[in-house]
Amino acid sequence: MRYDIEHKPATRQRILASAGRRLKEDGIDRSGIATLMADAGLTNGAFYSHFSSKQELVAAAVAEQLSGQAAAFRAYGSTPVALEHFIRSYLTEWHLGHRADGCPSAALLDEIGRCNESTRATYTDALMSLVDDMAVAVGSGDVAAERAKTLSIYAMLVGTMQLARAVTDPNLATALLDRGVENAMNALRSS
Amino acid sequence: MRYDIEHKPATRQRILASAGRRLKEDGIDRSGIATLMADAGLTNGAFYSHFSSKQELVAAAVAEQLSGQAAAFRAYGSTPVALEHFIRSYLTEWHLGHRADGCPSAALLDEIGRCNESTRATYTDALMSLVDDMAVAVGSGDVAAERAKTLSIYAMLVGTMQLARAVTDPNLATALLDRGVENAMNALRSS
DNA sequence: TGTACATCAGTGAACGCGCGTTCACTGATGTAC
DNA sequence: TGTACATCAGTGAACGCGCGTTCACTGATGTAC
Repeated sequence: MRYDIEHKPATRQRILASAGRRLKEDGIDRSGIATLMADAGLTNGAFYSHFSSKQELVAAAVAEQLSGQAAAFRAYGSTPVALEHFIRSYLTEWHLGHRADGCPSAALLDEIGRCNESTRATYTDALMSLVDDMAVAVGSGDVAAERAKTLSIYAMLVGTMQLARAVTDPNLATALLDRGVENAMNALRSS
Repeated sequence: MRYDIEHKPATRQRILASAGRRLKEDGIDRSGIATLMADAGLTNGAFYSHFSSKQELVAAAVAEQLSGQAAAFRAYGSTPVALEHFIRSYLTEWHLGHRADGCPSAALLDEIGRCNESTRATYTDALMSLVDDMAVAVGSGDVAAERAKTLSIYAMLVGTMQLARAVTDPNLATALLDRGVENAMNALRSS
């Protein structure tokens, strides 16, 4: 069909975007290649001309999701209040109910922890990139310390969202989100 | 073979215990019935005389793991320092490296969040039982408030452990564990 | 006491299905002559 | 200008495999007579 030169990279990007959503919604193991490709309007056979394996797609899609999260964070501006905005918009009922549109770590973190070294390394890099943005925003000067702090806060947010999603009592979930904001704000202001 | 009357419940318990370990190690979707039964020294065919479906086993095994976690917590005694001990023993390198022997929530929480209502309800009940023990130990009088607080701390611990496991840089993981202890202690002492 | 039968936890083969991956093929377009 | 060929993103069938689940069968023991 002789597509123009931007066509293939654009298709790859389209697969990455829809796969990011599907993986977050259904989990890594429950998302089959055929479904992931159908989501992008393609058939299973075309997969291996874009990615060498499912693991490679997973790594790339998760990294893409994290970089989207970083972009969303940067949209709050690079000031200390940006992190407060991030925390408050993270621990919401909306986010709880929209896995596919939400944080890749909240959706997939324990599964990522079971992935191979290479996938986890890609995750780590993308995560550190997000955390760097956050550390700069907090901007007290000691960037290493701010990175450790923001990363730790990110972990709190992820755990809180996962637990709120797992629990069947909506009031419990809401209480968790509220408490989570408090705890995260305290952690942000401490030391 | 005409086993004695305690035989079948004992076998069920053995399956639950080994399945709990396997599920935490490999994840829910990567643990097949044949493997789960082989772990208990049985073959796949015997599975359905103990459980009506894989989901039912998952729910029972996860609840069993949480009740083991509650028992371990109670072993610290029912005083405010018990929770400090729990936090410190949770966020350790040992726990990071021993998924099968560790917290079921750190190992499986995002997958549990994708399970059906019934499995999640079983998880919620077992979790609330653990949290009740913790709230009593903190024992300030306002049990409802203590429950919300300890549940929220539990969420922080889970997120921190998951992130520490996912990341490929061991120093980053250690820093996360250390910071996590600080944040959890602060949350414990606050309000 | 000896024998025939009932019990039932566990076996192992089989079911249809979806998985990740491979590969021969398609067909619209660009290039060479 | 017209024709033959090369390109290559995408198709769709097929591969072996493991999944969750079903089921006819086994065989050691307890019970009935």
